[in-house]
Order: sequence, then structure tokens, then C-alpha cells
Amino acid sequence: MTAEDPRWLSPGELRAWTRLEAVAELLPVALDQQLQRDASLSHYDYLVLAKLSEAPGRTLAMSQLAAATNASLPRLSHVAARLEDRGLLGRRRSPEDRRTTLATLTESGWRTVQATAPGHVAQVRRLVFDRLSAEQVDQLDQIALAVLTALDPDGRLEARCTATQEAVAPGRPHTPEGAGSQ
Amino acid sequence: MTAEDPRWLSPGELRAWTRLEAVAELLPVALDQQLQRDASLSHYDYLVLAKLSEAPGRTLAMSQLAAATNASLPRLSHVAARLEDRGLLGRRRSPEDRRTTLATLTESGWRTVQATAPGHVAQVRRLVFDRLSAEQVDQLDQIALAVLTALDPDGRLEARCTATQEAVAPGRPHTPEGAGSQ
DNA sequence: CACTCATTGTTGAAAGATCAACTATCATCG
DNA sequence: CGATGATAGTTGATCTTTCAACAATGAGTG
Repeated sequence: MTAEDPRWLSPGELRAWTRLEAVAELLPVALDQQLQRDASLSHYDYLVLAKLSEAPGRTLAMSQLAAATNASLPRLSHVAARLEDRGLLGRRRSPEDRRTTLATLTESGWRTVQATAPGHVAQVRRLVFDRLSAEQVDQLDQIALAVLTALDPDGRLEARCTATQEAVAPGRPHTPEGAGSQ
Repeated sequence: MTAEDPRWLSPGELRAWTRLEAVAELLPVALDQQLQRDASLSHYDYLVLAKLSEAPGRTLAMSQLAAATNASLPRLSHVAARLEDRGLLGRRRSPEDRRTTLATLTESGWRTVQATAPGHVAQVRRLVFDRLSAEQVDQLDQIALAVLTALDPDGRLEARCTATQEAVAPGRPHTPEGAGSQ
């Protein structure tokens, strides 16, 4: 029935796993709390707005936005409906392919991201990067990439490409320059 | 108004962060799916049963169990109620301190953990440890510990201690030896 | 002993996520 | 052109999580 003992985790692996589980459980909670308190947004809400803010024309198709935020389309659809009700984004049918819905950040949504980004980045720094050496940041990147390769074998997710960088002015992550452009 | 530019993330940090976000989003989903499919358990359900299975007498107070599983007490309470309905664990008042509730794994719960552990470990291996070198496992452990220190400054969580090891026979994580004991 | 406060846990309502339909558009092929 | 199937997105039911009360016990203090 069983093979020859399914290979258990070694003590070192087990310790790393226990800690990774704890981080995976607690980090999202900590991010949610800061954003909820300061902007009444969940971490996922923020991610949606941030990805739109980086996109050309501050606009993305729902399916692209879902991929960019690592989420299912149904989940995004519900979230987008709520964000639309709050006036932070707008949705309209694409003229070219009328199946696709284009989501665009509104002015209000843009201002919300602008206002919220510094506090969020500060939280990310406080929880993660202030604790890590430059070497560890590289190591984390490599490790996360390796795990992502298993999680997303087909390479659908944008987080696997290095291309993410291009959408962002170096050193200025979530705030493209044209702040005043309508 | 703004300070002197809240320090943004460097390109390297941003890339690592994007990937970590993706892992934190997708890894729990992947774990849930395997466990849901094979045992109708969420990852958190499994964690509750697994922690109980490692505890002396297969019993823990609810608050200890909440800490061991990195969750809030209300969350655990609801989950425990469902697991109790399914006959996987039992709850009773402690005779010593009648505020505390002691949760104990039932025989059925024990068998469920036994039957489920190999598949779960295989999934963890497939998604994480098969992709990492021994060095990277160490690095991951150190990085996760650093982040946990920020997430849990008071050290309430057991994942921060190395002590987790003691509860587990080396090389045999979720299955203490007395497998046949009725 | 009575009062107060902290600890432990449960509960119910509201918000959020998941899953399985379902609609609508497009693409392919006979 | 009509049929088939794939792609894009929404919706509603169901389940889970969260949050704010609440109850009950214990500990400390005058």
C-alpha cells in the first residue's frame, strides 16, 4: 500500500516549514490590518488598485488584472464590484473584444493609491526588508521564484517574469511620475 | 506634509516583494486544494489536528492550540466546533482551571491525521523542498525567523522557538510512534 | 469577603472567499 | 453560414473568517 515510507521532512526542513507556515498565516493579517486601519482597504484591494496604477492608461482587462494580482476571476469580480461602488475604479466593455471588461482607476482611486502607498511601503519595510540583509533579499527572491515555479508551472503569473520591473520607475514602485496628468 | 520621501523599495527589494506576495497568496491555496480533495480538510483544519496529534495526551487548551496554529481564538473556536461535529476532536472543561477548554484528538481524528499526513507532506515537498538546495532551506529558515520576529514581537508564537523540534521524532514529523496503540 | 480587573472561551452578525452555474462573445471548421 | 468549443466575465449560494459583544472563571486588593 504505502510506497517505501513517504519521505518525511528532515528536522531542518521541518523547522523552516513551520516558520514559513507561520509567516504565510501572519503576514497577510498584518498587511490587512494596517491598510484597513489607514484606508479601509484589504491588502488585496490595495493590490488591485496598485496594479492598475502601474498599468498604461491605468487600465487593464479583468483577466490580466486577475493574473497580476494572483487571484481567480470570480474573486476579482466581486472585489471590483465593491471598489466600483466606492468610486475607486470604473469598468466598461472593450470595443475590440466585447467579451473583455476593462477596469480603469478613477481619479479618486488614483489619489487613494497615492495617499496609501507610503504607509503600506513603510509597513512592508518594517515587517520584512528592515530585518533582512541585502544578501538575504537576493536569497528570498531566488527561493520565492523556485516555489512559484512549482505553484505556477505554466508561467501564467506575471510575478515569475522579471518584467515587472519595466512597469515601474526605478526606485519608485507604486507611483509613476505623471501624478498630475488627468 | 510628506516627510522627506518615504523610502521606496529598491528594484531588487521590489522584485523579491512581488514574488513573496505571490507565494503568500498561492501557497495556501495549493495546500488547501490538495487537502480538500483528499480529506475534505482545509489547511488550517489539518494544522489543528496535526498540532493536537503532536501534543502530550493529544490534548491542548484552546488558547495554546490557537497559538500553535497562529490563529485567533474565535477562528479556532469555530473551526473546532466543526471538527467536533465531524467527530475528529472532543472538547471538555479543564478540572483545574474551569475557564480553559481542553481539546483532544479522537481516535477518528488520529486516524485521519495518519492517513492524510503522507499526501500533505508530499505536496509540501513537491511545492517547496524539492525545489530548494540544503543551503536555501537554511536561508529560508533564517529569513522566515527574521520576519516572524517583526510579526510577533512579544514571542507568543511557538514557531519562533526551536522547541518545536522536541515534540517530533526526528525525521517523522506528524506521526509520533504509537501508531498502533488503540 | 466584596470589588475590580484580567484571562479564557463562545456566539451571532457582517464581510469576504470559493465554487459551480450561467451568459455572452469570439474562433474554428465543416 | 451554422455548429462546436474556447475565452471572458458575472452572479448567487454556501462556507469561512472576522469583529464586537458577552459569559464565566480566576486573581489581586482593600
